[in-house]
Amino acid sequence: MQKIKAPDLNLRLSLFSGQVFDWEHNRKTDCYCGDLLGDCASLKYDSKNKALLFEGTTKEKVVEFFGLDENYNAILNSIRKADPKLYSDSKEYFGLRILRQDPWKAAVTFVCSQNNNIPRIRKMLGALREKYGIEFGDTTKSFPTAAKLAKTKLSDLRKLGLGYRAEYIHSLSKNAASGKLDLAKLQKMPYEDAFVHLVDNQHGIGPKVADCFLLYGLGKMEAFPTDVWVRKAVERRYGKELRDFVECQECRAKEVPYQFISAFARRKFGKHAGYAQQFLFLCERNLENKRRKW
DNA sequence: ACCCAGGATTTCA
DNA sequence: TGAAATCATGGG
Repeated sequence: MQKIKAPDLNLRLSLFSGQVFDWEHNRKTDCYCGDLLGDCASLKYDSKNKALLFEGTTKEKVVEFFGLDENYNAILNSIRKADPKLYSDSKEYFGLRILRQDPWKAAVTFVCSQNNNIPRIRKMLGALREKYGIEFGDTTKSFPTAAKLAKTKLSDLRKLGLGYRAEYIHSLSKNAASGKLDLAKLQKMPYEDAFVHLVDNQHGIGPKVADCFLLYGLGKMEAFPTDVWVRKAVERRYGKELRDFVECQECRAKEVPYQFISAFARRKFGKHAGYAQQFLFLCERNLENKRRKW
């Protein structure tokens, strides 16, 4: 196996924190196997030397996927300035990385994630892979391309247990194939513009899914995906601050609308809102249930 | 049988 | 506009 220095990486957390849903952990060897930017990779963390061992992929892709070229401590320090309490609460999650995933796969992944639970998200993505992917490991297959899914009939997609998300994935792949969904162009767009385009033009992509896609798939680190857990965390930790912010916007809704929460978070955490979100998410879920089987 | 799920869309007041 | 119903399916 090849080796790369990674002193501030927690492999298990990064792979099992609700960002990707197609990695396996081998308890006997403590190896993690999964799709790393299109490669069938095997990873293992050497905690004695604080190094990441890898095979089946390249050093460049490993660095890209885990964002190892980022200054991790600078991110944490930035969060500490914005909220010292969150910083100290997040210490047990040191080494968590926001993954830079394949854009197309991330889009499909988070469309699948809506109103869904993690075991079934894994199952659905596995079914897509198994049925329409290409062999690339001993037993696993690659994630199907947009072109492949665009050629697939909706009625066939429906057989995979995707539920009502089947038609979302169908239209998404058609759009990706035709250019109505231009991933490369989105990547170059500012966060706000890309967000609006996704929510307005892509059926099945609402604010939360758009932010997940922008954060995990397009590397827009200021995205702040707000699900029920993050919403709870924000209201519990920043209740008054948030209400003041919302009042300024002359908002009359009973529940703080999505855009206000994420705008609030971006004002507070700036370009590291995405990281803040991931820590908030883990802290809040940990409060509810110490044991999650991810 | 029941409730819920890292929501989004449609419908209704 | 803003709230409520609806969506398809399996995990717990």
